[in-house]
This record gives sequence, structure tokens and C-alpha cells, in this order.
Amino acid sequence: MGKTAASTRKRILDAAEKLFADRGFHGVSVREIAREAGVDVALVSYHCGRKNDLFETVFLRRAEMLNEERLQMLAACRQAAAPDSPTLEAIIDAFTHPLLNRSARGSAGWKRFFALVAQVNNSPELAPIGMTKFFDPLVQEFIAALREALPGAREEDIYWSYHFLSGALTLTFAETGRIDKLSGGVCRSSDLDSVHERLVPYAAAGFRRLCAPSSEVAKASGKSAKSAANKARGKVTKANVRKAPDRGAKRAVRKSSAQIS
Amino acid sequence: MGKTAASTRKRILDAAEKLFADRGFHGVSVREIAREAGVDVALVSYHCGRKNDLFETVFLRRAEMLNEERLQMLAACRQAAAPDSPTLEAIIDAFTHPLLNRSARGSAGWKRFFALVAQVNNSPELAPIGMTKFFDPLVQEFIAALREALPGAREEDIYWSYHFLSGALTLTFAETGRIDKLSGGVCRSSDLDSVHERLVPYAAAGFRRLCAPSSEVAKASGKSAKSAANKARGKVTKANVRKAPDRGAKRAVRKSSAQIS
DNA sequence: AATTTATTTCAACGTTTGATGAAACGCAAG
DNA sequence: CTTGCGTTTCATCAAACGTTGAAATAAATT
Repeated sequence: MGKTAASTRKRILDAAEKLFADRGFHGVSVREIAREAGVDVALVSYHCGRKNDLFETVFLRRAEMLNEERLQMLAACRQAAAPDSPTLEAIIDAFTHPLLNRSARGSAGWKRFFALVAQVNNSPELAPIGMTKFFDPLVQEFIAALREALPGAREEDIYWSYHFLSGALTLTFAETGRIDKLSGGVCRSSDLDSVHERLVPYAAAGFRRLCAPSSEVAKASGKSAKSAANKARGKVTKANVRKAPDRGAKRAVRKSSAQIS
Repeated sequence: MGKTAASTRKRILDAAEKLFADRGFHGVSVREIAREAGVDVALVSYHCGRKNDLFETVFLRRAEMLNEERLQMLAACRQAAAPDSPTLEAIIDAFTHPLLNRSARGSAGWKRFFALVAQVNNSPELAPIGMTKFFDPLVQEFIAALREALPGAREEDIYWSYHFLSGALTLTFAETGRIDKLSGGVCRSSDLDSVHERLVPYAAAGFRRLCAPSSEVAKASGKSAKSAANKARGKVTKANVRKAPDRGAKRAVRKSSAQIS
């Protein structure tokens, strides 16, 4: 087991990580990976088995250490708040910080890994295998923490809120460069610090609005579900399209609360 | 031009749509598409050109009519609110309703198309081509409406807020079934009505929190950026992990507003 | 130094890939 | 009927695919 072998295996995994992140599992051939790594084709099978195994290895390699840190961070913020529940912001941050931080520090490897996760998360073919296998235990832990922080919330609302957060987070990591073009350069996909500042309050506000015991959605699932659903859907009605508040945003939040929730 | 030809082409496009949505562009072969459509391989090239063209055609086929409806809906809610700006909820709904509604009505074709969009949106390889080409003009229109509805908001905050909405929306359409397993059956990926009720208020709350003129993020980009950023990042501090409010959610919203924004 | 083990190279396997040219078909118009 | 055109079938192309033995080399162990 010379050190050559170890570095060869690492080169293969790094090359695979990069190419898988760029073009997905099916978009990359084993031969391309070997070429990118600068090794013979047969060495891929020798060190990493079949293509499926290689993919799983690439995925697992970082997922494990990442989730460990996320759980530690959750435990830390729980302990700091004990015996009370941590704030929503602290929980969401424990969920996103380990990702955004690594990425923002410019680690190319981690960035590629996260881009890969983004693709897997949105793939009907791969998500049931990859995401469920590597992330669901962690997510269950976070859901439990969120449940404590949101007393009186309905289960569906918590899960859907988490789902929206997951979507926002993964699209961010995809780093497709789309927001760059869209904003004419005002925003940059690679500027994860900017995301960091914004995603936590954005998601927290969404959670509170949706998971409030008095929320309209909660009421909607009761007796008068239909009309409530129409309102929630933003059906164009007199009440819904009325003038946007012009006296500051705090007021807007409360108005909206009164109106919708 | 016998009617056989028209139905053949349609069968090919439908088959391609289904398979592309399931396994992505590279995960499907032209021969599989032909088999699924029940036609000879050569007919795919004959009717739809090369694989790339076929993919674009599948994408374009529904994107055009969809975006037309979205723009009409935006115009309608703008007109209904004139001369004032429509509410945030109405704008976001005009953006999401045409998608969620078609999907919720159970159209298998549309569902597949949206699943395809979700994959493209999260693909560094395909997003710059597909999403930018077909959706950016529409998105610019919505950004403009959002800007009007959020006076005093910073450009970056609007774009990032839109980005988060886009991520939440596309992950929903991916319909990977993950939330089903995660929630133990409490939520169903296919239940787009439930999403419909929840995504609009969730996103609207996020927009308001982030795009408020008095928001912390806005302040953070000023002089005391560092400490503000730390707070936004939810760094575990005394202030951040303090007890969650126990007297209802509305109170929680206001507390949080005071604390973070 | 000799022997064993780990790693790398080379060549090849059977399949599948995207794409196309030539021939055969169906069918309406002249 | 037959000419012409849109459509379909069939056969085939070179290239790339994932994977694997067997030989060659490097490294570690005795």
C-alpha cells in the first residue's frame, strides 16, 4: 500500500466529484474520469469498483463528516439555550452554516460536492437513494428541534417549511450562475456569504408565518377549507390585490398577518 | 401530412418528456425514447432532429404557453390593484399558480415537464442554456413587479429572495417522494394543493423580512457589517439562543423582528 | 536477495450509443 | 393507373460505453 495508491484513489475521487457535479451521473463516463485524474481506465475499477460504487463513495466521503458537524452544531445551540428551545434562527443556522461556511471559504472540493447534492436532491432517479440514505437521519433530528421551537405548529406545515428551505438551499449550491445573469452582476452565485446573511432570516420568517398556531393554513384545513385555500392561493380578489403598504415593512408584516394569517 | 405523422411526433415528444424527467438528458438514449413511444429509432431523428433539438423542443413546447399565462396573470393582478402595486402575495401567486394549478389538476404531461424544469434549474450544465433562454424574460417582469411592491428594498435582497423562491418551487416539482418518506406519509409529494396553500405565504414572509427597508441585512451591508453578519448567520450567542417565545406565534414574529430585523 | 503482495499498464470483450442513407410503404392528386 | 410526396422500415456506421483478464512493474516483507 504505497502512498502512490492512496493519492491515485484520491485523484480519481476528486476527478469524479468534479465531473459528476458538472454533468451528473449519466453525463460522465468512467473513461473521462480516468482522463481527468490522469490515470489508466482500469485503475478506476481497481480502486473504486463499478461506476455506481464510485458515485456512492464520492457522495458518502463528505456527507458523513458534514452531518457530524451539523449535529454537533445543533447540539451546541440546544445546550446553550437549555432548558428552553433555541430560536428558529439558531436551528436553521445549525442546518445551513456548515454548508455555506465551507463553501464560502472557497474550498473547490466542497463546492463541487454541494453542487452534486443539489442535482441529486432534484433527481427523481437519485434522490430516493442518495438523499434519503445519507441525510434523512440528520433531517429528522432537525425536524424534532424545529417542532420544539414551534409549539402548536401542525406537522404538515413543519415538513413543508423544511422542504422549502431545502429547495432554496440546494438551488443555491447548484451555482448555475443564473442569478448572475438575471441580476446583471448585482448578485454572484459564488458569493455564499451573501446567501448566508439572507437565507436564515428568509426561511425563519417563512417558518413562523406557516407554522404559527393561528396561521390561515392551519385554519384552512378545518371547516372552511375552500375559501381559505382560495385566499392562500392569492386568488385575485378585492382584498388580495389591495394597495401595498407604504409606511414601512414592519407594518407590512403585521398587516399581512392580519390579512392572511 | 397524414394525421399519423402528427401523432407520431407527439408520441415521441411525450415519451421523451417522460424519460428526460425521470432520468435527465444523459440518462436516456434516443433508442429508449423510440421504444417508449413505440416507433422506429430513425423516426426520432426524422421528426425531431438530433437529441439536443429534441430536448429543446420538449422544453420549449410547454414553456411558451406556460409563461404566457403567467404574464397574463401578472398583468391581471396589476390591473386589479391599479394604480397601486398588487400585494406581494398576489405577485408571487401569479408566478406560481399557473404551475401548481396545472400540476395539481393531475396532468401527467405537465407534471413531467415541471420535474424536468427542476432538474434543469439545478444543473450547472443545462441551466445556463435552458432556464436563461426560456424563463429569464418572464422573471425580469416579475422582479420588476416585486420591486414596486417592495419600496426601499435593496436590489440584491430582491434577487436573492426570488432565488430562494425559485429553489423551493423547483424542488417541489421534482417530486422525488422524499418528503413522503421523511414525514412518514403525513405529506405527499404529489399533493400540490397543499404546497399551493403554503408556498405563497412562506415566500411572502421571507421577502418581507429580507426586503424590508429596515432589515438587518440591509444594515449589515453598511458600516457594522461584521457583527451584523454574525447575528444573521445565527452565531451561537447569548442573544441568539435565548428561549423561544411561548405565548403564541404572532408574538414570536414581532420579537424576531425586533431581534434580527 | 528472494519472495510475496500491491499497483499499474495494455489490450481486448461485447454492448450500446447517436446518427444516416437507401429502400419500401401509404396515400392523395393529377 | 401512376406520379409524387410524406412517412416508415431496415440495415449499418464509427465511436464510445463499462468492465475485465493477463502481463508488467513497483513496493513491501521475509
